[in-house]
Amino acid sequence: MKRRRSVARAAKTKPGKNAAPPKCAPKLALGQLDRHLGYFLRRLQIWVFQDFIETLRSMKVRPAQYSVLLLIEANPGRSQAVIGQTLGIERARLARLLHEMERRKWVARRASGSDARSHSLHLTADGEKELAKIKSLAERHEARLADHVGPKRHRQLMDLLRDFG
Amino acid sequence: MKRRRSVARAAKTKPGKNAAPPKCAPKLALGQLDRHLGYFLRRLQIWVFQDFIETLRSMKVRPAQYSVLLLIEANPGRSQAVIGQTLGIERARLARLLHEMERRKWVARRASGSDARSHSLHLTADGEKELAKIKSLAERHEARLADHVGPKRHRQLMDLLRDFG
DNA sequence: CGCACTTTGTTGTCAATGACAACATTCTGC
DNA sequence: GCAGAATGTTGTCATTGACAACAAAGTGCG
Repeated sequence: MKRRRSVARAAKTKPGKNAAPPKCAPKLALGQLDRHLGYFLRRLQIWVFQDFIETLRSMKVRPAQYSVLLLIEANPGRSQAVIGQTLGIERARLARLLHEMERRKWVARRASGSDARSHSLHLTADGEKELAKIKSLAERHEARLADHVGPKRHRQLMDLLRDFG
Repeated sequence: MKRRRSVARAAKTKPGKNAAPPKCAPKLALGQLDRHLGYFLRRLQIWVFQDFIETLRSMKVRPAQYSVLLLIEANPGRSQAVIGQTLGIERARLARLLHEMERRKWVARRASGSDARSHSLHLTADGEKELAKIKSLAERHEARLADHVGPKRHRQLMDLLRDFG
């Protein structure tokens, strides 16, 4: 199916308001897909991330940043290497994440006394203040997640996955 | 911490063999992180995808492609729109995925009788043959996953997530 | 019928992310 | 002291998600 390419790109698509109601989900067979844990894991994980990002949009915080902030809060003074290993974030990526958080004055990198190569990571006073707001929003997200999957299932999943990790 | 930039980039980093054994995991406190289902969900999901990709590396099949192949197999003749909606894959991305699978002669797009806009998706004979191999590898992956999380937990997670979806 | 609007598939583009390489600096083990 | 490892930094590339704009075709309504 070849279609012509046009050069002019000017006409805006303005949404009208006499649209038909959206069609229901067509309910296809999943086939072998429903024997794969990874498939369901990923579906739920996508929902979780999207809700998290939406909930924390006002703070402009993404899941990776949030996890780094929490880990610095719980383990002040540690190095980038240790934080990255714990979260599974690669060195290069963490360096850039911290660069951004330092620019926002949420995180301070101090020289480590014991190792001149590494940085000792701390939250600034600003960072702690912002993190309090962020955690409050994150709790709201978690509540919505519990509501989405059902409180009982939420508890069960949490127990299963936490024990495993 | 400013560091000089150099221009010459020639010296290779050759790994030696008198390295110290890798340090053990430093076991940091997770703080609030361990109250978030999304965190554990994501950790496991990353493991799953990496193992899947590694297991199917020889076939050069990634999770998204695999899910599309399975869905076409289970629902031959459906349109791209329906497949994409079911899997949560955006139209544009699915078009490019299918372009690749068509190039590999695994998938055929036929004209739909009822709607000249849409394509009717089918596996080719080649596609079915390859998919058989792919499914066999995918089962091996799933077995490894069950071993990783524990067979009992694997069953429980599967039940919880499948019922929910 | 004509018209407005939607739907489907396509391509272009951008941002976020993961992965990896190369580097300066510093540490460690011998 | 030295080779090699570790740490943090920057550069680059591939994949992915998201969105916009488009042509072609369907839908509903006057």
